[in-house]
Amino acid sequence: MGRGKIEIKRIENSSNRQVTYSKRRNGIIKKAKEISVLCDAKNLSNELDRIKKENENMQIELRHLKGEDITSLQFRELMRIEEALENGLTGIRNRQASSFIPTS
Amino acid sequence: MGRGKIEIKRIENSSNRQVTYSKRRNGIIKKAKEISVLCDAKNLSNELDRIKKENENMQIELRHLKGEDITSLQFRELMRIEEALENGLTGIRNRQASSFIPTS
DNA sequence: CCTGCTATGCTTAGGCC
DNA sequence: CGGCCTAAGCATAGCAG
Repeated sequence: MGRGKIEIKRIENSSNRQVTYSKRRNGIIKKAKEISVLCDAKNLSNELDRIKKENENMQIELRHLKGEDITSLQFRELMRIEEALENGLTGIRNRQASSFIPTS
Repeated sequence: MGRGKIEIKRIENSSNRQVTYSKRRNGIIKKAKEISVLCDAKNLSNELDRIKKENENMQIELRHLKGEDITSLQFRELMRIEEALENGLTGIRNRQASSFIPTS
C-alpha cells in the first residue's frame, strides 16, 4: 500500500504508529459500515456499543444491589431494590436450609 | 471495486449478499489483525470478546443475587452472596431511613 | 493532532469451480 | 461454503502544510 509495502509488525516510531492507527482505524470503520449496509449485518461497531451499554447498566444494577451509589435514588427505586434483595435472601436461605436436610 | 463499482445499499439477492458478507468479513478481520500488530492496539475483536466475557460474569452474579441458578452453588459461595445481600439491604434501609429525617 | 496529495499495492465483485 | 482468477476500484505510507 501507499508508497511502498510495509511489513506487518509493530511500528516502533510512536508518532508514525499513531498516524497509521488513526488512518487504518477509519478505514476499518468505513468497511464495517459498508458491510452492515450491504449485508444487513449488525456490524461489529453497533454490537460493541450495544454490549457496552448493557454492560454499563448491569454495573449500575450490581452497585445498587450492593448498596453503593444509592444516594440519588428515588424512594420507589429503593423499594424495588429492597424487594429484590429480600427475594434474593429468601432464595439463598432456602437453598442453604436444603443443604442441611439429613440424608438418613 | 472488483469488476465494477457497487452502490452501498442492501444487496437484495441473498446468495450474493452472503458471498459478499463472507468475503468482506474476512477482509475486515485481516485489517483488524494488521492494525493490532502494527499499532499494538487491542483490536476490536479482542475487546469484543473481553466485554462479552465481563457481561456474562455480571449476568451470572446478578442472577445469583436474585436467588436464581443457585442450586449448584457451594455453601461458601452461598454465604458470600448472603452477606452481600445483607450488606445491600443495610445500605438501602439506611438510605430509606435518612429520607425521613424531619427538616425542622 | 489534522488534512491533502499521490504512487503503490491491496481488496474485492463477478465468474467459475 | 470455500477457493481461484482478473480487472477495477480503494486504502494507505510517506510527505508536505
